[in-house]
Amino acid sequence: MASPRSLVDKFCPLPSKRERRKEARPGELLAAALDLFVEKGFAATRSEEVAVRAGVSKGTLFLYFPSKEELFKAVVIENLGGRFTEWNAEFEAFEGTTPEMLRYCMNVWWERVGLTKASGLTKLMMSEGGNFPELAEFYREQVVRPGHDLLRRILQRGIDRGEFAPVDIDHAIYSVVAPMVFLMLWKHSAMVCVDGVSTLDPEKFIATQCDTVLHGLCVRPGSPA
Amino acid sequence: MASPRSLVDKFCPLPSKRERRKEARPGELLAAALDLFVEKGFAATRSEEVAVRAGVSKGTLFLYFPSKEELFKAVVIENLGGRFTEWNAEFEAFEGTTPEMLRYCMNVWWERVGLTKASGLTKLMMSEGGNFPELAEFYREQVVRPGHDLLRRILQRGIDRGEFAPVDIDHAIYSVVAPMVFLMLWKHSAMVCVDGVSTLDPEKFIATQCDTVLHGLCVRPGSPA
Amino acid sequence: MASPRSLVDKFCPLPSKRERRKEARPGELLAAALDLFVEKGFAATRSEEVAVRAGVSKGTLFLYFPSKEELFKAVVIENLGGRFTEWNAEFEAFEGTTPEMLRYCMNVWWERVGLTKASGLTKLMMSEGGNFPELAEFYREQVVRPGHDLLRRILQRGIDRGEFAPVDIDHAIYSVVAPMVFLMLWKHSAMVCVDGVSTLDPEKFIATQCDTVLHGLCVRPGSPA
Amino acid sequence: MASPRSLVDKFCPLPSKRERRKEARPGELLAAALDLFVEKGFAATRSEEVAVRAGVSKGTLFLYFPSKEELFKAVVIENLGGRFTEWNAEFEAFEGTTPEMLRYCMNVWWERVGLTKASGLTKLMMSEGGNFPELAEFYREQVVRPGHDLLRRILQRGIDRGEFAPVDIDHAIYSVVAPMVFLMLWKHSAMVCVDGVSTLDPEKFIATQCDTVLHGLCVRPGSPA
DNA sequence: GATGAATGAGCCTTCATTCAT
DNA sequence: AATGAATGAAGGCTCATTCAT
Repeated sequence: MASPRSLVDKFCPLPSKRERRKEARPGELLAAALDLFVEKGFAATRSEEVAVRAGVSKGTLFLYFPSKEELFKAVVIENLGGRFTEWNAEFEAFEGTTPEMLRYCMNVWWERVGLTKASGLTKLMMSEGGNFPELAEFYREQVVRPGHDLLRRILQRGIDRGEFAPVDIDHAIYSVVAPMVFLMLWKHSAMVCVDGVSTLDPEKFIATQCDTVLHGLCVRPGSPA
Repeated sequence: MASPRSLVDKFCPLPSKRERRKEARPGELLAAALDLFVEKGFAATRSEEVAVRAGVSKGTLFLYFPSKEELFKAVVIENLGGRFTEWNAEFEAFEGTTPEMLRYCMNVWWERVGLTKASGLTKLMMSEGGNFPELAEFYREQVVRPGHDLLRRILQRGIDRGEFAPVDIDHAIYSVVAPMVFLMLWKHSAMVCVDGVSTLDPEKFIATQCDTVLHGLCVRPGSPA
Repeated sequence: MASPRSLVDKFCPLPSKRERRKEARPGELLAAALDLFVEKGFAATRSEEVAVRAGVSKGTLFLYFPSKEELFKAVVIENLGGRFTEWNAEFEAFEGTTPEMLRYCMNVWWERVGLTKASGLTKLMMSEGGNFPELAEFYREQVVRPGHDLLRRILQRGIDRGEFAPVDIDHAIYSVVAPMVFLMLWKHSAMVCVDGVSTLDPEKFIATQCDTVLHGLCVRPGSPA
Repeated sequence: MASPRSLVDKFCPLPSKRERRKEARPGELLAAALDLFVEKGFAATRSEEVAVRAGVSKGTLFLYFPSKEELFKAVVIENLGGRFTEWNAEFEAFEGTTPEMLRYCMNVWWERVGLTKASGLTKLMMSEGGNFPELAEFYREQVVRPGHDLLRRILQRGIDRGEFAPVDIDHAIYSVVAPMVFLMLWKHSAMVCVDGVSTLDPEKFIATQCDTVLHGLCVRPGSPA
């Protein structure tokens, strides 16, 4: 009688080792690229390094991504740009007050981006964007604009529901974005620390900044969130 | 007999036009280097560009600075590291209350560094420090440590005079530094702006952060500065 | 007892669709290779392109031809080298006068080679032969020598039969070959045409050159062919 | 008293060895490039080879020519394109009959181009033009068009002076160009020779073709030139 | 047999640095 | 002191060929 194993093999054939590699490859390359781009920057990362860290040869990288720039774009999409549909959906489904929503938004961003390597991409673009205009444009389109749009809708919701004062939304967006960007920069800059000691507590910082922002936005100061 | 002129020449020799240029050379090179390093980053700035912008030839640059790294160090000293003696002296001479002193310190930093190109050096080190460990170490030694030392002395003075609560000084330093670093990064990152619109008002931002910090430091909250 | 069908299968096995494809494979590859070699040259044609145009994968190409060079040799044999037995046979069977024979020979060459893509191989060898000595040697052996041999026999026949003057045959060969080579080069060189206009009429050109050659060869000038 | 030598040195300072190299460099590089392009083709010639043959390093080549394509263009200008002003001037000054002029033109072309390495450039463009459209366009503009223009003027002169029948000039141009192009191709194609023996006599070939052309052009056949 | 993922040698180009003048 | 011609190591990318499936 056939063993359970062989039944599985017959009806649910596992991909061969090679096939498994092939399907995993783009992900491995993107992961290696994220690591290295965040660690060394775009220009200073050599294509071959990315390949080697992903466990393949130079040529293989170019089998999956036609150039270093396209590789970078894919990394941006994978880690930031491609996740806005999900985030936007969460926003549409949110049912609490808008101050709660904003606080949730900032916390979630910190957890899902700020704390991860993806935050290094923002720092990278701020550093090297000027030297790679096409990448900068791509990043603005895929990350900055969707992010601002999401915040704009949140702020507009607060105003529409009478929770926020009718402030200048474009201005208010930066009040929200600024501390988050700051944290991402801070996190990726060993520079600011002497002896490796950083005494900034991100969660507390976020909470404080959130209070400040809501304090400024809410119609009845003193009762945010 | 010597003419009056020759006497002057002997004892108070005015540099000839050529000599004056010669002495100005390093300054012009440092200025050009600061411009370009801030604009494009350390790695992306080509030595020849610096020379050309300074109006000299590639060879001349290496006559004054033995390598691009040494040039960068000189730029750091010229614009940041070398000015701490002056700033420390101002601190020693300051006679007001310590909260006033701290506020003065932050405002002065913004005027003399934040607003100038020198602020780009901080952003640069945060971006590229990881790729150039020797430069990073140099910057920490010449800029970060003296800066922290100065702040430490200010905070200690406040505590010693009973103006500040006896907080953890190392921690408090970052509360002061963080907004300044943030502003420098912000200023040099076109990236964060969509459509070129940035709505952050640095002076107001500084003032607010200063209030917050003092609020946290002062023994009698509500009466800072 | 074997069914009628199986008898047929045994003695006149029709290739299955798969088998037919298998046997056609080299032909499709050779056709694709001819196209591309002629269009872009040997070095500039990528193996994968050939495979793709033939509708197979890169690996399959190397299954049939161990290298790009061998593929090229096969193309040469298929289109030029391998046809000399047939052409030689026609020569042996020809019964007219030798001037008629020569004129026929040139016309036939133009129809069967000059007008077809195969003519591009000659141009290709003239262009790239120097960079691929082994291919050049192969081409000389398989195409140039048999061609010259055929012409030599024709010229010799004319002399033997008293139709041609006893000229230096090796020299005369080139008089015949030159215009044909010229036409093949011309045809594959868009370069010589300004505004895409080429005003050379190949058939007329051949006829003229043939007249000229025969004029020089025939014992009684004025009565060629 | 100063020796004659020192006088020369004083008033006609010879360039230093380095300066002499510098001025000679572009020419040496162009010569090396012409050699190699003609010998191996454009694509198959490696930049470094050109540099080495010119006695310099890889980097130096790019000091004088920003890319391989620009180097090639410079070679074309130097050897073909840039000489049309001179050739056009000769044409303007020519005082004989137009048939004489045409014959002179073909002979001179053979001496100054056909016999030299420059003729290899024509063969090269015919071979690789399709793979390098920008170079092809450049060559057409700089060489083909001026060449045709010159011939057009000659033919027009003959027609205007009643020496040539009023033929279709564009068509006639090719009758003149064809044998010259053919010779250039022939010369650079070892391929057509078995055992290295080519029995084509270029001068005689040119003369014959010239006769043929003039025979077709002249109003009174039989009295060309 | 057929596939196509993987390899790595090779090529064009850049740029910090050197050094003869 | 000043110049700028020269160098050569390094990096992005291509493509013929191999081989596990």
